Amino acid sequence: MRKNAEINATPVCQVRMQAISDAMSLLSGKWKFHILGTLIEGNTLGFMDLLREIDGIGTKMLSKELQDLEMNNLVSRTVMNTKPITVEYSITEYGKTLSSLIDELANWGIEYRKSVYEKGNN
Amino acid sequence: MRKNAEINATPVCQVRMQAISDAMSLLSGKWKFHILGTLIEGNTLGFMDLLREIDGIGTKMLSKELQDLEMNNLVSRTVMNTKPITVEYSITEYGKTLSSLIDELANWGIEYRKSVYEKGNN
DNA sequence: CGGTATAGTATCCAATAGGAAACTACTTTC
DNA sequence: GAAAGTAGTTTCCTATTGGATACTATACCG
Repeated sequence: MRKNAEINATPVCQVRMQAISDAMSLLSGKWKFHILGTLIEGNTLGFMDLLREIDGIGTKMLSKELQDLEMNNLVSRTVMNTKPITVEYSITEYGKTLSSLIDELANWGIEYRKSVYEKGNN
Repeated sequence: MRKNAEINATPVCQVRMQAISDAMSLLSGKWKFHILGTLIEGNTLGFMDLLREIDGIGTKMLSKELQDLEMNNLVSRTVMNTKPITVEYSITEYGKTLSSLIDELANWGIEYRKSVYEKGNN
């Protein structure tokens, strides 16, 4: 009979839990994966491009999320010396390390939807 | 010069975007990955076990998140015919399909933390 | 019969997330 | 000179999230 014995008290689990919290704090929110996925697909895009690509997002959220992602070195922002001024957003090398995770998330979501649909038919 | 041409307008991207939204709606929140991770590790645990394992969670959130996960068929809840009454929570077969995703998220988080630490030393 | 364990609910509150709309500021095009 | 495109910021508002605390209800243990 376990009272305060803990699975998660093992050092390896503590590290994993911490890591999940870390990752979630960078990637949580309604739009981060959409932005990252779009930038991985599109290479470099301007602010207005992203606004058009990501269905439903508004300027405030896009601006805020891009700042977050830039701060965490997942996205880079470059002001171009053009007239009218343009800004190029692109995924960083580090941001690219997320692409398999995003793929897996997307594929899991696709399978999940299929499974729900199949269940619905039974 | 692209005006409303869209990367994400392609059917394959639409499906991916939808899938990411689907997955996020099931998995978002502060505790879901922790609960799932703990149940994958621990196989079957009672409510109080989970409360002890998951550092910082309270009864309200644990209860609510378990209900969500159960509704989405990721966790199963079995009331045992014991005195005092006990409840066994475990990961479902379907829930187990998330384990590689959770692993990848945790590993990414570990690497991210390392990279921040290294940057800090430069 | 009081303490402790099981498994939660209910209530109240604070913080955060997110959306709509208006606005800034600059430039090019018609 | 007005419209439209660049890239945002600001303000106001609502909804969701999450936490603390107290409470219910049952049952065993001593």
